[in-house]
Amino acid sequence: MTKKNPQEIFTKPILEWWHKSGRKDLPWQKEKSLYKTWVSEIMLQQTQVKTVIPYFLKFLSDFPSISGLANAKESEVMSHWSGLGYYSRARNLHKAATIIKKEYGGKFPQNFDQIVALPGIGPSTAGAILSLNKIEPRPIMDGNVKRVIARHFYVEGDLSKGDSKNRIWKLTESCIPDSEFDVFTQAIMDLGATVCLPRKYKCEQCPVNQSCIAKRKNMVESLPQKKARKRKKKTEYNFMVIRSGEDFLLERRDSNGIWPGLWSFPTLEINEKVRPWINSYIGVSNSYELSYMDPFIHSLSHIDIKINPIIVDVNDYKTDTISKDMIFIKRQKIKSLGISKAVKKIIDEL
DNA sequence: AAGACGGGGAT
DNA sequence: ATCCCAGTCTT
Repeated sequence: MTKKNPQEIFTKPILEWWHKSGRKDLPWQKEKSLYKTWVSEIMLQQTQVKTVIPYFLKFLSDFPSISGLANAKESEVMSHWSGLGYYSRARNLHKAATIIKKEYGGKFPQNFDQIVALPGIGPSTAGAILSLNKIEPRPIMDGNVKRVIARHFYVEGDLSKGDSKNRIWKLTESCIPDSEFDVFTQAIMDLGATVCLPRKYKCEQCPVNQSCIAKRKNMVESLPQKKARKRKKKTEYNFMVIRSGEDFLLERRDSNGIWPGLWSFPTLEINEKVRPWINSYIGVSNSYELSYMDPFIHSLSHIDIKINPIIVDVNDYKTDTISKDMIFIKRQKIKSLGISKAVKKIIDEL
């Protein structure tokens, strides 16, 4: 049996399908630019389109250009990421903008090696930026593409490593057309996002269902191979909500670990005694009143955090302990900081 | 190669 | 509950 050219059996039907049924009105597709593609690709890492859209619109409205982003303060960029998650993306985005300003005169580089060297940009995102802007045919290797290729060409194994990883990249490269490679890059993602879905796949709508090996073998459901899930860890924190009227005390978190560099309530390990901590923190001579919010579970992909918010109402807080990484701030101004969903939830409920 | 890194949508 | 999302970086 001779192998048919993937361009004929796979690429062509998908291109035709896209012109009829592909997505063409996403915010970052209008007046496309390297900058818009870059920002959107970063936001879309592990994040759904629907979630990204409002963040993208606000971000582009406030940082309309690379130089504008480079000139902004990091804290201002972080506040635009509040609630979106994976906050190193924001820090890297800002850092990369300053690099582009300094090294490339504010113009986004068009060379793959230069792009992939920027912080926060890996091989998939670099390829997407070049391909979608019709600069160079490069594969994007996101969850959609992995699923479509793995099913159609029947690629088994964990696609993130070893032989399977190599195969999926080579196969995808062999499918990219010479001319409409920008359309193809968008099209194969759209196919994965709207037809070749993880579970409720719609093979009857698929332009390449005749040649799909997984479908012929009745193995669509089992591809791509899902990685074994680790058992989620659990942990528990006390969030110390130090309040004086409408003012809240916030601390900047460490640059490592969860919510790196974001503003948050002082956080105690569960084994740390609360009252001694308060006494040493606000001064043993100051009076305060304790109250408690209902604990809640903040669930992340790799850990479940039980959070106990402990409200400490103080009359007057001595602001001489305020430092660069600690602020006493009005409720209404908190949204101008980079904060996590957990902090936002607590503030909103008080 | 494995783990860390957020939060939410869909089922 | 569980899977998975336009992945990258660190260890």
